[in-house]
Amino acid sequence: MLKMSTLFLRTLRDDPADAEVASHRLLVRAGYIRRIAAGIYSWLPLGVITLRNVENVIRQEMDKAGFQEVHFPALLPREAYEATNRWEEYGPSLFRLQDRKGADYLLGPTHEEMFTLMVKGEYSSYKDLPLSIYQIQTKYRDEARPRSGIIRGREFVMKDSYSFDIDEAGLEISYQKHRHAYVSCFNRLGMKYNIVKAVSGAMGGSKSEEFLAPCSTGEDTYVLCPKCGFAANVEAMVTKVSAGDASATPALEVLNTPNTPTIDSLVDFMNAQFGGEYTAADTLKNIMLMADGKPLAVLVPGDREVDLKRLQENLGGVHELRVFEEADFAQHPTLVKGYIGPQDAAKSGIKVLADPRVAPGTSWISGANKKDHHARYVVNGRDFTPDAYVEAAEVRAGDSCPECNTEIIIDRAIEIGHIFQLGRKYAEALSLTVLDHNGKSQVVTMGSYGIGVSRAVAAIAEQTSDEIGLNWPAEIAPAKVHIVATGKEDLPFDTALEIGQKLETAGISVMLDDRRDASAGVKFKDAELIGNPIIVVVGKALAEGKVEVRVRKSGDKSEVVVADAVSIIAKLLV
RNA sequence: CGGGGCGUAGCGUAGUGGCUAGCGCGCCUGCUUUGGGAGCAGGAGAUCGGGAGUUCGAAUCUCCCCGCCCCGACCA
Repeated sequence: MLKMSTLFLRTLRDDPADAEVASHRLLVRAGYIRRIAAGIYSWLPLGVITLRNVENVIRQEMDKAGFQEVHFPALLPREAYEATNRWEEYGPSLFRLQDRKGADYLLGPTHEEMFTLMVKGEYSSYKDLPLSIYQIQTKYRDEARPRSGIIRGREFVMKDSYSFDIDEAGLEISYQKHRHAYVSCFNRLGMKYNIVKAVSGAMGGSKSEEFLAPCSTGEDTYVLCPKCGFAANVEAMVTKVSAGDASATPALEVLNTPNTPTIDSLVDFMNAQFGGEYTAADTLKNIMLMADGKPLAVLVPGDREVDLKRLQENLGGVHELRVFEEADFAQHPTLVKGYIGPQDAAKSGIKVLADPRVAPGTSWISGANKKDHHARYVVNGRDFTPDAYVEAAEVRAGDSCPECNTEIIIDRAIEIGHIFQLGRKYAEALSLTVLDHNGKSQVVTMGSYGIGVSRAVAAIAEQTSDEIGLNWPAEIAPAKVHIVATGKEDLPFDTALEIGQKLETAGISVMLDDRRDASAGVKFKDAELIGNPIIVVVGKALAEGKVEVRVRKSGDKSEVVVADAVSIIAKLLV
């Protein structure tokens, strides 16, 4: 039983000045965490209990799925990360250090290498597979910008699992098992979440989904179809556009359009000239980019920006992507800034990619590759042909769902889990092979699966807290019942203790506010701030042999006779 | 890394060249109080983020450094 009279806890009456998001503010105020440095927090007793509760839910679900827990050090030697090139690739986000002999070490940002080597060290036959192992470990990433308290820290707790299979079919099964285990975890944790299609990005591999907890303070943006439930990371959003019919479109016409280097100025000019109803959406934006030092033209409708992050993810394998700078234009004198069109791309030898919205058969106003000139009736497939199509334009609310055509909405969320079909990248780099049934050596195929454990604490706080404090689901609250004893007589305190003991005997965890010197108001405020699901007040009603039972979430209150308290509380918690 | 803001006691803050750095919460002592962050009285607690400078005099002005928060870039 947690007794407030001795609990190592000091709640704060004021919001901390350096916290903005609810989870950060309340976890500090309620005495769960304290900041040590940017993105680095210590956990006080209430915080530790809550974190452990989340860990245990995850651990139980992992074990139930047949995954086995192992544990690695956070402090790791450089070699393994050298083999996969991540010592370099991870860049400044990797915490590196040296031992007394000058040997390089790192604080593990994620453990693919170590798990791969662990399996390599023990197993060498296909008969040993499939295998899934996991750990709950402190990870270190020197984030460029830690933020929102515990949501993005530089030190954080993560549950990471890895699956090992002989072939793709096995990987798919392991992946689905993890997916199911994750669903069970997050359901038990009482979280709202969406499973969202993602692009695998830097991790390599093919299939990948994210578990996103919707929340206004989240840093991830995703699209959601309100009708069919389709959900995707904006990077993974697919644009479905049918081909246009250009058979009746007049021949390409070059126009003198003085001083129209921007889309706005061009639209104004066209409308003034032709009295038409031209909009930015009728123009073709030809954006010049540098992809790892090579020029690249990307076509998007004039009313949309290029989403560089989305484009880069969909290009795959491009490390540095940026827009053309003056120096780049100087290198390519045939490109007339503000008046570029795809019509002459073949001559310049620059690769032209088009967003799917620039569909075959569609007609556009585009640059004429000549200062102060544009062209209209520029038809894709007739007047130019893109080398390839790639998702490049920004995604907007109201765009069409690729599954059912309904207008999608855009929402923010915290990423709480991510599951990947990694494939053979790490197994290959570290030579993790097993013999197949023919005695032939096969590279193992892997999956990697993460849950941000400490982040989940924050995400749950974000989703459940209200104006007056935290408000935990029963499974992870520091205690299921918070008993407040009021008054100055011994009776309420003795009764409160008795009820607490009976609850604990019944397997229900209890926090007891047995402080003699604190006023009732202080105790109520603290109980609400701390956020245990049931609050029992032992005080005034005792005159009639009753105690008050409050449900933190709903605010419902009822008075029950002391003898029935335990059974009634037990029912409320089911 | 770019932009913005901030740094005064455990927490929240006032103080823009001049007396002993002020207030609230919290903490300690005593008395009163005890169902919605109690009252009175007394008390402890601050190298004003650090350093250098300007000045008779610096929390306050100047320069350098450090740290923190927010937006963006980045981010398994």
